[in-house]
Amino acid sequence: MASKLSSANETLRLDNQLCFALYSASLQMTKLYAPLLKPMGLTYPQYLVMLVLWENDGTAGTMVSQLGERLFLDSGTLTPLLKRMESSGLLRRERARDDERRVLIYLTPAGLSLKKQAAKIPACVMAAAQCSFAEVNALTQQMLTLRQRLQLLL
Amino acid sequence: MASKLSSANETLRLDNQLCFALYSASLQMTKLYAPLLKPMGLTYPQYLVMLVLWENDGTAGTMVSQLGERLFLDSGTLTPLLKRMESSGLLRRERARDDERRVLIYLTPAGLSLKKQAAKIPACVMAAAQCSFAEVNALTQQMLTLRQRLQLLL
DNA sequence: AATTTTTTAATTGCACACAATTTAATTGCT
DNA sequence: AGCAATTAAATTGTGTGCAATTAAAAAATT
Repeated sequence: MASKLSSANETLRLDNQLCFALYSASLQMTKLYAPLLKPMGLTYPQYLVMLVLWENDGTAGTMVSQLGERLFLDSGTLTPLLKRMESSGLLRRERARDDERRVLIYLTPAGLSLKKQAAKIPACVMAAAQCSFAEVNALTQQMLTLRQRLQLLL
Repeated sequence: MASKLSSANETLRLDNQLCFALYSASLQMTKLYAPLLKPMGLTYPQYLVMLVLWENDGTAGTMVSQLGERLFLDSGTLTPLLKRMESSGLLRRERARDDERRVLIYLTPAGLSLKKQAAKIPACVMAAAQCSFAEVNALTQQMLTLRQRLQLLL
């Protein structure tokens, strides 16, 4: 008749928590990226910003809010981060002339040229994870789906 | 003959990155927990500490380093976090008498009593994720495995 | 016993995350 | 035109994460 107790113990077991598995895997992933990104002068969140900017290359600048929508980060996170990236020479921040509220982000030649180096990174990570391309893709899709579902409730 | 370019573009696409899927899903999960934990006076990482302490209940205290091994966090993160939890009355920090290097963490009655409230949380999250128990368990195991594999390389 | 090495936390410094607020510019409305 | 509502970033304040260093205590070694 200790069913109440044992079920609480079981549901609250750390290793049964999806949230913790996700949390610790994500932090570990960040630690794996750090030494790969350091030679490029990038932190992990800065690398994510670069991924968006590389995708948008050729565009007439990327708004801070566009970065935010893509990365699910707000200006409180992005503004200081982008300032750091500007001072390290990877990008420029410029007020849009037609709408002074907006700040447009432009890659510098230095920032653009990092793309070639960065292209080697995903393969390193896949090797590290000891996963096949298919496995990585499947996991990625599941995570994106999970994020989307969690998003709906907020 | 643009295979070099397009493969770089493809491998660097944000939505193809397992790391980003993981990162954004984890942050979203934290945002989902925040309002559930707020009534208990807990942040998300503090909740993880509580999970370990609840598991260890009945033990003669939990070392900071034990918390660190379980949660994959170091003293630089845990020491200030535990001090905040102590000042909010959830736990006590006490030097071990037989080895003054160690700091032992003890739940207060207030901290212990939160367990009952917390037991309701995992169900809320599962409902939010719109996943079956089996789906959640499968994902959790995959994440734990991934974390373990990534860990080996450091 | 005295010295070196190891162990355990704490500290320092930097970079996120994010809620909440503020500032400035534009749009909508009358 | 004038004013309220909206939008876009920036700012403020708190709480992580983590590398690197420091400090103190215990264990190992000579």
